[in-house]
Amino acid sequence: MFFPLSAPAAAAADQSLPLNMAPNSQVFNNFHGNSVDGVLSFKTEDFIKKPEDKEFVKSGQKLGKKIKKPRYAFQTRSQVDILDDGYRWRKYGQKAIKNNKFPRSYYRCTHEGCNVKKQVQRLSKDESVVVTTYEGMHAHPIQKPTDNFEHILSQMQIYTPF
DNA sequence: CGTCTTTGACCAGCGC
DNA sequence: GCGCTGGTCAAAGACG
Repeated sequence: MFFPLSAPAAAAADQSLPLNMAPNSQVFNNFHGNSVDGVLSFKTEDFIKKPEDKEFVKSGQKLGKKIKKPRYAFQTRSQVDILDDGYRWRKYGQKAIKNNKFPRSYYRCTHEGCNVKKQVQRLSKDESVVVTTYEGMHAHPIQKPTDNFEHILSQMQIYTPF
């Protein structure tokens, strides 16, 4: 799973949902006031490198075989970069990325002990597309009241290949 | 006054 | 080793 679905959302996702919902459904058009046309694609990048894995590497693994962490990325079509998913994020960095005129923003979940991170970047190819990459999983409830985030989440699953 | 952004510095990995 | 690139830190400031 990509989000720590709270019980109601998970339950909703398990039920057979109407699959005839158009990508431009009202749900996405009112994603926290942000205008979102729909989820374009989804991919999991199985692993990324982590600095703290060095220890593991040195203790037994051959060089080059590094331990990595799973990452999950969505592409969404949105006017705005900030897709508020109900968690509280603290921005801790922004970098200009090569071959991309738009900067990438780095966010961390502000919940104590929660190490979930996300990156948000816009494609210079198509500036209406925003890529949100999540790293790690929340192991705590949503902190911010959202009108109906769980419903939105359950709908999102329809558009992912899982 | 607490919380979150901004922004340059810093650092690590990689290719040459 | 050096420079480029991407990821993070942290001080200062914005903002409610």
